[in-house]
Amino acid sequence: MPELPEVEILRRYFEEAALNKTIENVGFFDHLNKVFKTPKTEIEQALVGNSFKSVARIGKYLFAEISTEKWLHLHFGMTGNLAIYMDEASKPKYTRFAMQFNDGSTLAFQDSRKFGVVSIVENPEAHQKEKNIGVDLLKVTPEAFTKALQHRKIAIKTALLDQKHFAGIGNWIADEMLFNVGIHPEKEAAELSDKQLKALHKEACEICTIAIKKDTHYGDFPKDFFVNYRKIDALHPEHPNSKIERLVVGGRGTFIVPEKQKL
DNA sequence: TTATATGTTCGATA
DNA sequence: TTATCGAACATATA
Repeated sequence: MPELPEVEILRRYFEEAALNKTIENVGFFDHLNKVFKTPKTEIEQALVGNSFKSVARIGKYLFAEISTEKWLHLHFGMTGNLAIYMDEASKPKYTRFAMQFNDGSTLAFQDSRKFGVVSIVENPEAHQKEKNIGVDLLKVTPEAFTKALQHRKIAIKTALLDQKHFAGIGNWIADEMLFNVGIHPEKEAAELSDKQLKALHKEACEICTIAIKKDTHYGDFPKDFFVNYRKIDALHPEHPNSKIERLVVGGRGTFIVPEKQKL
């Protein structure tokens, strides 16, 4: 679920669910403690009795400002999600972390695969610097985007998924962009023209903006959106004679329309 | 049983 | 030292 648009929707959900409510208690539900990158006692201490003042996002990373100045950091890995529940019996499946508020509601962080992260950080910028995370995709200039890619001797798709120069592109968005611009995902980034790189930047921003506007409900996306055709042998309406193929690029499942995306 | 999954990190290698 | 590659992480579903 969680690329830039999905995390932006989760950011808004977090705001609605949690802002300015007192945190009465917190719960931890991962026996191996994989998702808690800060000791549980420290997370509990940072939250209980306090409230959230704001919620920020950089790329796929979410940060909620605690009234005491520190921030709760959430990353959603491959399967992370948020959900509110009102009573213990309806606790969402795969809840790993939960915060109960003074109005009786509880916000759950779900994550079946446990690739996600729950931690306490000083502030978003410090975490961004420490983890070498680039600027948010929607804020990077076309020039900086181009500069980050034009000397990379790796597959363009792999370069797009690298979060260190600009953050937010994930697997489906990368496929979506490359399809729209008509570039093969294994094309070496450095071989692309300035024009192509600028086009990729524009596509990335447009895809994210539309996906956010549609609340990331794929079914509501424009009918030419590639994400809804990412299946072997499917046919995109604009290419009725070119069956969609699956490759593995940089270890990630990758879908292309061979007729439009050639090496 | 095998393959796949919307992400990141770390060790090996060049 | 820097860039790149590929395996690993933990779990669910088809």
